[in-house]
Amino acid sequence: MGRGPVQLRRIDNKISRQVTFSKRRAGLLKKAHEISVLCDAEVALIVFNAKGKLFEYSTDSCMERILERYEQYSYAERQLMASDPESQGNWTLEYAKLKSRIEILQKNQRHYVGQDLETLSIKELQNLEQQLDIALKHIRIRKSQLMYDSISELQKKERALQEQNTQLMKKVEEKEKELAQQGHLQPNEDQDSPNFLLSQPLSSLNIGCGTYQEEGRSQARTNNRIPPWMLRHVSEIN
Amino acid sequence: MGRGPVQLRRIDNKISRQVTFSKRRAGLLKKAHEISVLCDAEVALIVFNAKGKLFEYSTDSCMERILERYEQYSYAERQLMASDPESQGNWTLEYAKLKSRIEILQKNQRHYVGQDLETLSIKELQNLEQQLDIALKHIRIRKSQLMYDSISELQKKERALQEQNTQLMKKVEEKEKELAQQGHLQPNEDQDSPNFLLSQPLSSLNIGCGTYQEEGRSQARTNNRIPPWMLRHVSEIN
DNA sequence: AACTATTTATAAGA
DNA sequence: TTCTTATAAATAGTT
Repeated sequence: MGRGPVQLRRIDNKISRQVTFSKRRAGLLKKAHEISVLCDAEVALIVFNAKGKLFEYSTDSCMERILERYEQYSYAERQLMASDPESQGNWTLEYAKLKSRIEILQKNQRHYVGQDLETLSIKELQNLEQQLDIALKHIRIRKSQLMYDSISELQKKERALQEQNTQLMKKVEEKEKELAQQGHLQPNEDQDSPNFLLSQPLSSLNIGCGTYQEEGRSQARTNNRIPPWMLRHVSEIN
Repeated sequence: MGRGPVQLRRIDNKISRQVTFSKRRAGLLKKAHEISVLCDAEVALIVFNAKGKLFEYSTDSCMERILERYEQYSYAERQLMASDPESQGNWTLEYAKLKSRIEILQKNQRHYVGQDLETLSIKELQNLEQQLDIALKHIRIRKSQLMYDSISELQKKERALQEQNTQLMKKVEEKEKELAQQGHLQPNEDQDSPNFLLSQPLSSLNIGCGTYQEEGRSQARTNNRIPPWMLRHVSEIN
């Protein structure tokens, strides 16, 4: 690209080298960005010039995330090295690596929770949105599970109540039968004599006969209210 | 470079995108290598394609070292730490660094919760708002509404059953009373005579006395199964 | 930094 | 994927 073919060797002339660096750096970054956009790729590019100055590009400007992804990709390798604290001299290096890794993880975690927004660009925030979506998915699933449990319990209660009803019905019929056999001289009305007002305890899900007679007068009522998590939902709906 | 100018947007056609990726990836890596050699630069290039496959280039093939250098560059604290993490005197320095880091972390956390947003641009904030907003609203609200309805119905059923129970209890007590008044010569057992096996119809939510005697023998059972929407949820969980 | 003459890269097609 | 080719882009050397 230019007045002559490229010789793949270090440019001797310092000025030329520097100029070429600037030009090529721009081109490289541009190409990195292009492939990122055109091909839906995630790119992290780090360049230090000869003087040690840093230039970087990363898709959507979230370098840390990409580096973390990279680390995960080469995790097995890394793990072997980390688990092999051979020499003492490596300790500090190892420590530094671990620490940097932890830092990256923490940073990513923070992003997952939705923090660290000050330094984020629009695109970065877009990425964060995606991540938050995933996070929310999990939360949602958890919520669904809780709702499922709650409903299951309600259904259990329903079944218990139904069974109690059945038992009580049986009793009523028995009594009627007995009455019919004993004295048909006094016709008895099926309608209520308002002596008692019983409520059935349900919280313990006690089923069957024999229990309600002892507990029949207890005022313990089943909680018919909307459960607390429901309230949150209801408010969310509005 | 090619038969037409490059439009800087994601290539729609999947095949084209993939082909372009391969070509440009090669070009990008080549250029990264070239600038590295020509200009005495240190380059680290990480590329994930859309499928998540990793491609990388790094000067002298020591990616880790470059990444570490990058991290050092990014965080002054770490640079200090890495310089001499062995001596005892470093502890205080270490402490200071950690503390400043914690500060940063806390700042970031505040962002996660939605605080400290003043450094964000309008567009960034707009994006964030959209994300959090849209992500949750549609599906969650719909789901919550369905769940709410279902639970309300269950609770309605529960109340109905409870009321029925109460009524039946009343009846039982009445009958007992009547029996006690009429003939205390013949002691009657409370235990069931297994003549009847009644199930209480509930689907119509009929409450109160006077109805169950006519419908008592119906086998119509309340649907105790998990509602359909629930199943969807359960499958989602896995 | 701008300007070209050229080399390179690469999009499209096979 | 690879090769070919027409063209767009990049850039070395120059101003």
